[in-house]
Amino acid sequence: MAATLLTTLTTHHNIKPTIKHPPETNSLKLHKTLKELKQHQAHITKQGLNKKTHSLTQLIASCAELATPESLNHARKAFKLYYNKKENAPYLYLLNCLIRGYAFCGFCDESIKIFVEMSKKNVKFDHYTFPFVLSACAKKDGFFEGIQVHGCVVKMGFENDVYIRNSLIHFYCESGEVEKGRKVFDEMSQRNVVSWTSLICGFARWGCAEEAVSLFFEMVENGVRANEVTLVCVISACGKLRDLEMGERVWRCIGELGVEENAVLVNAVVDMYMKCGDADKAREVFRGCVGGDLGLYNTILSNYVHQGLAREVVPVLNDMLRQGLKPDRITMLSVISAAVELENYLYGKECHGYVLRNGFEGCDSISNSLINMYMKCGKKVAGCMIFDRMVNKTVVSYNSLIAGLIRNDDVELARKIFIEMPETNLVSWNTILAALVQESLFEEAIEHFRVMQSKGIKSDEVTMVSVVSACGYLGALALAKWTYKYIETNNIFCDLRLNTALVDMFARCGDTQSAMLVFDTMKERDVSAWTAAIGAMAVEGNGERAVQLFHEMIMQGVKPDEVAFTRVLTACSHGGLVDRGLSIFQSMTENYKISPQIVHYGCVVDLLGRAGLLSKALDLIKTMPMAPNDIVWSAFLAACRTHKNEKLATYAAGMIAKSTGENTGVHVLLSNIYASAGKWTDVAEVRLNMKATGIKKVPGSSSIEANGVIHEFTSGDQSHLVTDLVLPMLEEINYRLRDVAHVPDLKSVLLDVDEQEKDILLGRHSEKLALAFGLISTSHGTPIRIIKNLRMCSDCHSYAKLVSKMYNRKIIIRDNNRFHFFQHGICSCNDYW
DNA sequence: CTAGGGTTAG
Repeated sequence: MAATLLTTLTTHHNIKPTIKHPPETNSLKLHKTLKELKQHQAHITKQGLNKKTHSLTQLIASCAELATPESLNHARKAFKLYYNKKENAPYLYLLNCLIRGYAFCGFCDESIKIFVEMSKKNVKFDHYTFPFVLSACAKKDGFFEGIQVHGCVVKMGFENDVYIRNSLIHFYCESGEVEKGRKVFDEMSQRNVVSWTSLICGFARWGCAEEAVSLFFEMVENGVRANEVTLVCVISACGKLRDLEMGERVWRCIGELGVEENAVLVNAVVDMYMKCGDADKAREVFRGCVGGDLGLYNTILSNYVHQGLAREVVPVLNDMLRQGLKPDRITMLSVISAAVELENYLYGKECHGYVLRNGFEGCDSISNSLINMYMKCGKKVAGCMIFDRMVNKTVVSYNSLIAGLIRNDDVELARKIFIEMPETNLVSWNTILAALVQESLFEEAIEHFRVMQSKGIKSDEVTMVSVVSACGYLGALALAKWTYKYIETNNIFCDLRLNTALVDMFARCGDTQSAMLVFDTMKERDVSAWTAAIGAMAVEGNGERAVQLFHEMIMQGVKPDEVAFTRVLTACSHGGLVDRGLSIFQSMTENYKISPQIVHYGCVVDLLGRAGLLSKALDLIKTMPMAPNDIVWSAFLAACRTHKNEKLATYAAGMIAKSTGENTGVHVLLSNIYASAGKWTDVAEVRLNMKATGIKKVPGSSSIEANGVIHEFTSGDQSHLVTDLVLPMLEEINYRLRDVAHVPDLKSVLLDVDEQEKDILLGRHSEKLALAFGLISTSHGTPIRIIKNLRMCSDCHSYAKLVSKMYNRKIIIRDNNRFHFFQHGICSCNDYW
């Protein structure tokens, strides 16, 4: 067991590394301890300063180079004590040492502070100062400080210094302003390999790997010789692009260029192979250099974890230990993630033990991943404890905490902490946003997104998946269209998830055309994507096309899952495709070895029922391997109603009353089938269902979007808007409908067990209120779109048909089951829903 | 003096 190996880490066979490590040019020399330096200082100062200025300078410089917090502070104190006059020759030298030292050990704020302080004193910096302070700005997103430094560079006439220019490119690229980095690059009269490499690296880092690669070839064409650093950047860009061919091509340049292989370079190659899915080749390269580099093992491990191959982590870890390599904190990050992935809590705890024994608990990222690990294992208290004990809590710590709390059903606390957090970033906002969607608080989610806008927080594709989902659930087409435009104008990358979310959103808003337009442009499609498209067709009642898509999916080698089957079966049922539905249902077990769940039986009962095959439907219910629930019975009941079989209907109603006794009639028909969207939203779906099923009687509510505002009406609403505006309109409608003899559908009231339908307030059902409001608030040519939370009752259905005719309006009502497009007195569902 | 790998959270 790996866990045991971690604990009994005793054997250290030292095998000679077969590859060289890069020269440590960037690290500072640490030959003396702070104590020794202090003793030396005492010695010098005792002898008086005058003649010993040189050695004192060296001493302070050494302290700064030691680059530990204590040594730096000591150096700074001594510096302030002895070198307060800026005319002193070593003054600037020491200043540079301090700026560099603070940046080196991560106290970038301190570096920047010294720089700012000194520039206020009009210190004349030299050309060494700027690369140091710029690297500090790049390291810790000091974007605004960096811009000021840039201004200073120009003012002081250092603009043409190649080192400074290179540092500026690096700074802009690190800050995400690659275009600004490019501008600095373009305006250089002389460039060297570092200039090119910095820019290539910048492009590769920010998702423009293609540009990075083409820049590399441009560089070669310009006769600039690449070195090993350049190759590392380009090869890792190829990995990001999953471009194996290009990666190998670049790697082959090594010989040509006479570049020596070092661990970092080999690592980049291994990483590239792993990312391109060629684990064998990666291992081959990797095995050729085993023994020396921890980083190589870390690369392999992290790739396995990220590719969902956490099981591979244990053997690799064993191998690593056999080589005498000791897991460091980066190793542990992958191993902890693997424990989470494997859902192996004991292993996770073992990792925690290892972390404690090796003094890694002070490391932020390790603590953060431990919070994550405990939270994902459902150990909320343990996760909170790690957080509480952390000395340096970062944004990531807070984000891990709130995400963990949300995962463990404490959304309230998560939101409270979010408000009180000392610092937030995009991930924090996205976390809360996703939680709001998960909790079905769609309007709050949209509001949250608006706050993000007002604070100038740049959204990414993760943000938009949540926003898009919220729009879909709200069924707000205008908002949906706006959101789609927003994605386009802001150049937000549409990955598989976002595209799928868009298809689903448009489908839910009744704009199947747009849904399919998005779907058609997708380059990559997984089951969820296909399922969303099938669902778009199902919701429209276009069974033919849905089945067609389903088969197309299979032809393309994508295996249908449970959700895909529910969707396509729903489509068959809505489209009246009995035979095809039955054969697809059969293929579930026969070809795909998926045992049908109760929802699938519900679909087939519905399918048979609609076609009037009531006895077949009843047979299926009786032979189902599980006990039929009220949803199955409701489907059957609806069929009985449509086919006017009162006897069986009464029987079904009795079974519903018996089956659960709670959500009767509320959760009509296949709402949970409709609800089961692609996997990416399944959590939200489940919540939505739980809310619907957990409450005894959900009041009917309908919403309508008018002039950018979503208005919600509930059954029997008494709000001012209703009494002042909507009711008079309703009366007018009723008056006009009397001419075409609309009689309330009492028969359906008798048959259906829905409490609401028995309501005396039948005339004030929420969809009627919304419909009346729609007639008032929208102009004549525009369709009225209404979203209803429950299944539409038959009285409202015929009411809507008549209104569409009387007022010559398109009316689109989405209930929790499907869409109804009313026009000229006819509904798209052919009264069959 | 400037550029490079493996690094946690949504």
